[in-house]
Amino acid sequence: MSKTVVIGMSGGVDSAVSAMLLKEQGYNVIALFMHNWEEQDENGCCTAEQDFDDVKKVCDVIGIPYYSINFAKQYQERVFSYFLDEYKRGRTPNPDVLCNREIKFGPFLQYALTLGADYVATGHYCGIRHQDGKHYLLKAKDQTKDQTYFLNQLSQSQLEKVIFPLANLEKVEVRQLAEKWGLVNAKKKDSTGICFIGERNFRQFLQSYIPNQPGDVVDLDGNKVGEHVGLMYYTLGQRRGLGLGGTKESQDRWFVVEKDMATNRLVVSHGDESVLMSKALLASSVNWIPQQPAAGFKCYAKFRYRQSEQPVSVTVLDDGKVRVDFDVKQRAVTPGQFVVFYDDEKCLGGGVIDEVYK
RNA sequence: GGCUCCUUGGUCAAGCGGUCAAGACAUCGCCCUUUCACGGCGGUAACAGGGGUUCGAUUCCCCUAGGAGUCA
Repeated sequence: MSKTVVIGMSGGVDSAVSAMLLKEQGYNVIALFMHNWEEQDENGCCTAEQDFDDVKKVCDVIGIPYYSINFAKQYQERVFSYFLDEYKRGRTPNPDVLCNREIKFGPFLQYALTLGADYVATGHYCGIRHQDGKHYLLKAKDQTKDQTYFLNQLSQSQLEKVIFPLANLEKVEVRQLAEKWGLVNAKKKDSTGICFIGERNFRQFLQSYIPNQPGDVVDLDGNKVGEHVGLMYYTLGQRRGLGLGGTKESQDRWFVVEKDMATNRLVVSHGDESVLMSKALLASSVNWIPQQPAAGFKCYAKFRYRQSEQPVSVTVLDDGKVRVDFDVKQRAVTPGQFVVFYDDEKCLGGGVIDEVYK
């Protein structure tokens, strides 16, 4: 009696190949497509429909049934509202981390179980090891595509029934397999932008949800050097979109150094990036995988997806929050983003950055 | 008011009779990327205006505007 796996299919190559791999491994595979965002994209197209179309084609080739489910309401309540709230507070959230915890491994997982799933799979590039009743989240073989960062908030119960078919495959191999199997999305471009929402002109997008509040842009000495369209459009370390050019003093790039919500001022630095460096941070909403290692320990950490791991010292505080001290000062560590911990191949979990210490 | 010096792309800033008029920052596009960013690679874009001198003027001279210094 083969086990049943419900796989989250997005319409992209990764989940398509994952489904085929599961099928080859003898599982009874069921595809489930999620539709979590009602709006059309900037070109007036409903990309979700096109994606579901690809899912249908792929599933027909593989020979598995497919279904579609709409979690737009849950997405709105549990991810998007948080996203907007964080921006209103002047922070820089990572909605996709929440999307995994609150949607893909939330309602989606629950729904899959009602379909009779023994396991749930996704096309994430990461590994998992179920051992002695514990569930370890592991980095993908393809280090350049590793997506454990986005899964740092998953609990043990969420990871319990998960399978990640792409754990030991390189992206190029995945595309080759898709090609070989004749899957229509073999050459489909990787999707980017916020998950389920897609690539957007970020300012325009945010502006339609949060009214902009223009204010002054000031340099490190407090001199006004320009005007900004609204603090929420900027994140620490950002340089594009400032519109500031060279001066007699310097022809270097300008960077956002601070968002002063109280005075609605954007503080920028001209060339000097030392002011962006920090030595430690305080994080909350900390999740440990599979459990908290110790009250204090050394490991590696990332402060933003797509950054290299950095050696750090972690101290778990009484209230469950965590203080992280960096061996080497880090640039533009930003409140709202997640710190994610790593120990060799294991992802130890992570938390939301609340404060940063210079 | 007299004398002197400035005026180059959005912002800085090279040039010093013959250049497709540098470069940086900004901006735009592409790449990277399931967040926002960073980053990489390209593109668009200028000689304040008008007269001369010269085979040839951004470069020399003279006016007209705008700025700096200086002398009563």
